[in-house]
Amino acid sequence: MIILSKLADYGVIVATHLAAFPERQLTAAALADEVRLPRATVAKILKALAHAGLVTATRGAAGGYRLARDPRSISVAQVVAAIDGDIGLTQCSVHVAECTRTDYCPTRPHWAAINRAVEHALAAVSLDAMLTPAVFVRHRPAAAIHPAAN
Amino acid sequence: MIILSKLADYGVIVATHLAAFPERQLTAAALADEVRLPRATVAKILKALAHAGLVTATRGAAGGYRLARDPRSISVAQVVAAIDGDIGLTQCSVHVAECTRTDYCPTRPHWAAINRAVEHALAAVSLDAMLTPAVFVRHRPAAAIHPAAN
DNA sequence: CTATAGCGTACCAATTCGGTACCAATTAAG
DNA sequence: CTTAATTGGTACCGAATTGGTACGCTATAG
Repeated sequence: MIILSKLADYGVIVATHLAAFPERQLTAAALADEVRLPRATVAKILKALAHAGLVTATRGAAGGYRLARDPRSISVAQVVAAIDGDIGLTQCSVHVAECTRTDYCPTRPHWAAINRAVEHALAAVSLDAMLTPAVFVRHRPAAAIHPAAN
Repeated sequence: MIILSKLADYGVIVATHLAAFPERQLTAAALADEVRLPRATVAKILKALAHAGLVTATRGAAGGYRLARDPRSISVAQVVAAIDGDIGLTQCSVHVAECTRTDYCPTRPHWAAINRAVEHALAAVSLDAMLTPAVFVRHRPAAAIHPAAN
């Protein structure tokens, strides 16, 4: 199951790539080429990121995009939120009023708690951290049938 | 932004309702009426839950569904996984091979870590915990502009 | 003044998803 | 033994969301 939208996923890739060279100013097309993503899509993503204030855009000839802040101060949660809007696991956690069983549904407050946990997980990782390859997180398959292969 | 699919959300509602009276055996139609959800949809959800071994189904006349285990031993993560499949935030975290930039993408291992954090957040909450209304979680908006209101 | 490049909007296409219907399998009741 | 009730499975449809594109506008450098 995919929880994040493709666009948000791409957004993290783009932002991380930008974070790799914070000084460089790249055009949307050049950036798209470097990350091997469609140009128009990358342009859309960059606009969203600029709108959220995560990247700064310079218009006109010799324009381009650049990270607005230090990569250490931008979290994955911010990038995702910039593209997909508020993070929420269920309908009712975003639009409270639209659930007809609001009054007798005892699960809602718990969803809020889970939401915060997820958001915290995304907020805890900065773009800078996404770049460090040293932290090699062991990939653990859901069901390891043959532990001998390890 | 909604991260969970509606079906998974409904699944938690259905499972939680079942957990409220673990002894009772309910038909899919009766359960659907009680939670005010379409019957066919609830039937589909129950089938998925039964497939995952979370509920036991009794076929034939006077049949119905019932929770297979103690509500304390069933987590929200299990319910979600039963309906939506594996939990994963990005494409590459589910199907590793399909990403063409697998080799030079430094962010993948970090996604795995985030995935685990999210899964942990969902696994930490049992159906039993979803029922307890006492735990009133304070709703904290994403950006608190006026801290004075606190 | 012209070329370049971001800005905004609108639009199109397609994948996915929620929902429904149907038929087979199974079991209890009469 | 027959009938009714109920789950199991599959297939299908409609719709909503989303990924992607195109076009016209604005702004800046040379």
